[in-house]
Amino acid sequence: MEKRNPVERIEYELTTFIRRAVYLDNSEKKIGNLERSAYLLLRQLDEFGPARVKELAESFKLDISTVSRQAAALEAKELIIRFSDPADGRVSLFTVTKLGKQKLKADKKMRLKRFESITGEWTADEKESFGELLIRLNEAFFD
Amino acid sequence: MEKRNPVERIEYELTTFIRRAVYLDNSEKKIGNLERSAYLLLRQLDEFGPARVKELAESFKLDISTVSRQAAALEAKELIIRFSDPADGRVSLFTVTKLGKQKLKADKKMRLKRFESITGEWTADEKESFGELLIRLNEAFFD
DNA sequence: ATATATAGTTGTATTATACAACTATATAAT
DNA sequence: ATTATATAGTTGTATAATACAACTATATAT
Repeated sequence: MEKRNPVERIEYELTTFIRRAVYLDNSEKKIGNLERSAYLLLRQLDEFGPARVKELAESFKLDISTVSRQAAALEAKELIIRFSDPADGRVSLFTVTKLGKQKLKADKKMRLKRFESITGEWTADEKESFGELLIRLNEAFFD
Repeated sequence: MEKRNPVERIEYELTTFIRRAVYLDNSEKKIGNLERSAYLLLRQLDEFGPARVKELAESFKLDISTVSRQAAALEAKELIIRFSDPADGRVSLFTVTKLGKQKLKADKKMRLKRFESITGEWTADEKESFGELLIRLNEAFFD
């Protein structure tokens, strides 16, 4: 796949990556045991603390109804718990349970292992730089 | 988002990227006018030449029935045409039409423009290196 | 006190997908 | 050669993730 210029290469490789990553997520070969949506939701709550459905929906760019169902599913599995906002009776807040933290940790470990192995041959500089550029990419890609 | 090490950062940023890229693809804000699946299919045929349904399915890691429908849809829009393999009557081969090439070109142009703007501030070295690392990532990520 | 706005849930429709059943053709086995 | 098996593709069906719409409960503004 001879790409004429770096940007073309980046576009090509990123779209390919997305196509395949989505496949992997839906397949048996997916990393870890949590659904991608569950992983992201747990991670978000774990890193940023308790949040309401609306907040989560905004940060994932999903409809509030979709996140409401995702959260209900995680709640049923006792990976998160719901509590109400004393200041606003409409709001449902969620936080990660002990069990949720365990599952998240285990899952993250598997994912990191995968990434460690993928980048095993990379130099420290390459890893560093790739991570930094990804951050910039994410910032620039999404207003 | 202080990530303790580069690999963790890479994992975090890539999962975030996928989540958002999938959203963008499904939204009005998507780049270009073609569905992501249509873009990938046209691009594949354009770059690698005529292919049968099975080949395409394998390369996208999708079920043959899924690709059969995608191809039928593009055929109906006259972006690709079907022809038969003289050596095997079961096979449907597809190739991109003039119209398909036009659409693909236009779409690619828009996508590249987007990527040009995103990476506008990057140095040539950064673009180069990022592209290279993405290639390696893709190779390593998917057996 | 009443009207309007917001947070969340649940119902419904759409879409992308995989798997299963089937048809047509090709290849292998006897 | 005939028959059995394998393969390519299509079409039917089920499932899952999603958005949007209708609704309920609560909050805020008039």
